[in-house]
Amino acid sequence: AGICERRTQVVNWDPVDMTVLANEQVIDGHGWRSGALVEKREIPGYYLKITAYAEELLDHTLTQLPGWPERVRLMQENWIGKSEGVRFAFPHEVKGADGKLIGDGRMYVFTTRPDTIMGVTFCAVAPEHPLAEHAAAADPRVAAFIDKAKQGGTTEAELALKEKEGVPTGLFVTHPLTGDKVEVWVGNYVLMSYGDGAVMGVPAHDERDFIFAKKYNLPIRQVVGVEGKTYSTDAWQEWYADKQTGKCVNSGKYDGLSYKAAIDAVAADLAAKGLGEKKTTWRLRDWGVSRQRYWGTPIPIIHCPDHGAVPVPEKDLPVVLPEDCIPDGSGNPLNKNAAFLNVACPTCGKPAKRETDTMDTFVDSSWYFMRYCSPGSDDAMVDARNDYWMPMDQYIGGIEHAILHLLYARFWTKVMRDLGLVRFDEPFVNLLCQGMVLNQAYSRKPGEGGKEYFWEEELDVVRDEHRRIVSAKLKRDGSPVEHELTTMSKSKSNGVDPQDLIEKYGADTARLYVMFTSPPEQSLEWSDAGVDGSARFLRRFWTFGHAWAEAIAGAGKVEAAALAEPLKALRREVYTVLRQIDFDIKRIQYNTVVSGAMKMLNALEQAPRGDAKAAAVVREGLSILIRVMNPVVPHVTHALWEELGYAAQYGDLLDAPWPLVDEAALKSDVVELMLQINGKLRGSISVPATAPKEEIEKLALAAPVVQKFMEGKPAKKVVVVPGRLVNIVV
RNA sequence: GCGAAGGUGGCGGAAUUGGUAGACGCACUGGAUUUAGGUUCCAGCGCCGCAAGGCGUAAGGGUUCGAGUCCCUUCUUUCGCACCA
Repeated sequence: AGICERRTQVVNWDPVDMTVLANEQVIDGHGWRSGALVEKREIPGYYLKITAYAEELLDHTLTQLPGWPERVRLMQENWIGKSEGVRFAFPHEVKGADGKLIGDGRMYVFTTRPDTIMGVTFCAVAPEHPLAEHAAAADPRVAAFIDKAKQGGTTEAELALKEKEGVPTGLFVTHPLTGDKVEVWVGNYVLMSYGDGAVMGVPAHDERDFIFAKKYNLPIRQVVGVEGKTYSTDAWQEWYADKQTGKCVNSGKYDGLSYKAAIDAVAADLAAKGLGEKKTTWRLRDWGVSRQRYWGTPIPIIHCPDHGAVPVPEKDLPVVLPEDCIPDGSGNPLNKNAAFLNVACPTCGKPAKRETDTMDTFVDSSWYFMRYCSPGSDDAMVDARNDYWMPMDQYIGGIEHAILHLLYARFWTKVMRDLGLVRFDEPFVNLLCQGMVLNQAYSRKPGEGGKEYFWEEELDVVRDEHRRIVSAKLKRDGSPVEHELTTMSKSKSNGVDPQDLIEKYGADTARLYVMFTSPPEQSLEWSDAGVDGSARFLRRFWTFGHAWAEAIAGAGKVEAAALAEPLKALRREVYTVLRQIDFDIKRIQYNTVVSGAMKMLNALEQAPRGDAKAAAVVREGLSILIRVMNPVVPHVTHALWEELGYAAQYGDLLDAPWPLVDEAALKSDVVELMLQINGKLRGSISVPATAPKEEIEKLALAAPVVQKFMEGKPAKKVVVVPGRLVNIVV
């Protein structure tokens, strides 16, 4: 479909990561991420043209994803990184060693502030820029600077803290509008990978340029003014860079123009000279999907000396990987597997080589969810069932997928749409990013190198009276270790094996604990004591059900009108909690769904034994409790439903309807109202539920507590909130 | 630096969105059962105070009969991005 291309792309390459992953020679397709990865290489491989969808991806991020968390939308927006401005050239006469003009005599830059072009007092290029390299050949100081700039720190933090430094090249370019000579500097803050690796320097209106100019005593020329404000080169101020309020000054024919008008005028003039035009720059780059590992999905291409890259014919698909490959640390083992490698060219039949790059795992994770909708379909990626089920109502995943997986899946969906395979733009209507599970990790730093982690079993941990960790020592030699709360990880020796939990408590306990301990979007701190608590609740639930089994079997329907107040109150509690649970499920707050279930059990446990009416109420309440807990603890509830005879009467629990709130059961004859004097809680009164406001006011004023606190003063104002409280202002 | 979300007991966290702050659970304390440990059950548990009462949702101010919730200022934590021209 023209969406995939075999070519090279300049990427940032992390030589360190390569050594870490000793068993595979990895060219990480995401290596173009700026940051820790510093070495730039031209990487050949297969690229998916996600940049062709940049505009639409951005547009849909802003308009079609209201069911996504704000922060994920923002991360995607920043990742796509749209930037509108003008790309233009500074002409020059600098010739290279070959006698030809470098860059055909044009040094291109990109700017989002073309309205400040008259304030250019210098230019800066990246250390890797051809002009910088040319200057380095003639001037050892420039060469030394470039060497230093290229070394530097490799982590993001070091890069950010690095001071902005530069060195003049002694080369000059011509300002495209004024014709002035402008000196070119090499700056360590200019990125070769963004735009053209060169920037115009407008110190008056760009904070970074301002600092740079002050440091090297370069001229600062104000070209934007705001009425009532005076420009001073002494210190940087926020408004210097403001686009909204300013107008051009000291800018010749552009004087008086606003930001937008100035951009149009400058762009038009540059275009008339053939030196520039408006341009949109993206941070997003094409997606390199080639991997030099053998276990990925094969790329179905055969390389023929005569016919180049030939697709594997459909009848020979899928290409199946050999199963006898053993990685030996010397690169992709497929390259040494003759049986896999040597094939005949599908076009001419002559000997040819199979492609040994495999696909990034993100490729298949970009549409696996659609494939689930078309199980067993042998002759298509997806069939009509996909149209029914997709787009997905609710996607749940970790925040670590906020950018790459979700962006790739959205891109893939749009490609499938353009191929006529699906009929929607976006795959995920609602997105929930669940939190991660945290646990204490214990470590020490044995001199140079990384941390050494220990399991808690290897340590003597001292805790205070509240069980908080005071200190920890290694059992075998008594040396102290540090502790920190962090994500569970194999490498940090702080993971909890689900299998151990299942063996000790059963799967339901583990589910209940995770659901109950924190809301889904928050991270969760692991606690063995908390798990015990969850097991305790399930045991009580189970014991309670069986203690009432016989009574329930003989119980009839609840006759609400015949119930005395304590049993009425019990039903009221059950249905009040059910209403709360319904509310919490809708807003995906499962921790309070569980606490609601605990309240329900607490209430039901108060029911008197040996009472037929109580048995009917318990039978009803327990049927509700079992059903609301079924999604959380499916095994325990399933067994209770069967053993208490609900299944025989109502059918399988999975088919049982969700319990409905009995509005009549929520009604109470009397309500308790809080009494406040001047907004302070002083007591409460019980009033008939039907009492009108005036009646409530009278009862409240007559209450002994109120009399006491009013001290005989008259009530200035009485606020009655029905069903809640009475506030008396004196 | 920019952006986003937070700050509530000893701890995890509730508070149906301006109306009883601390639900539910963990931990802890006392009691009962038990030969003992564990389990289970009962009671207590924000802080100060013998009590009456006072004070309490990061700090300060404001709106309101009433503020954890709304507004302003400050402090602070976590996460994301980070020389993007």
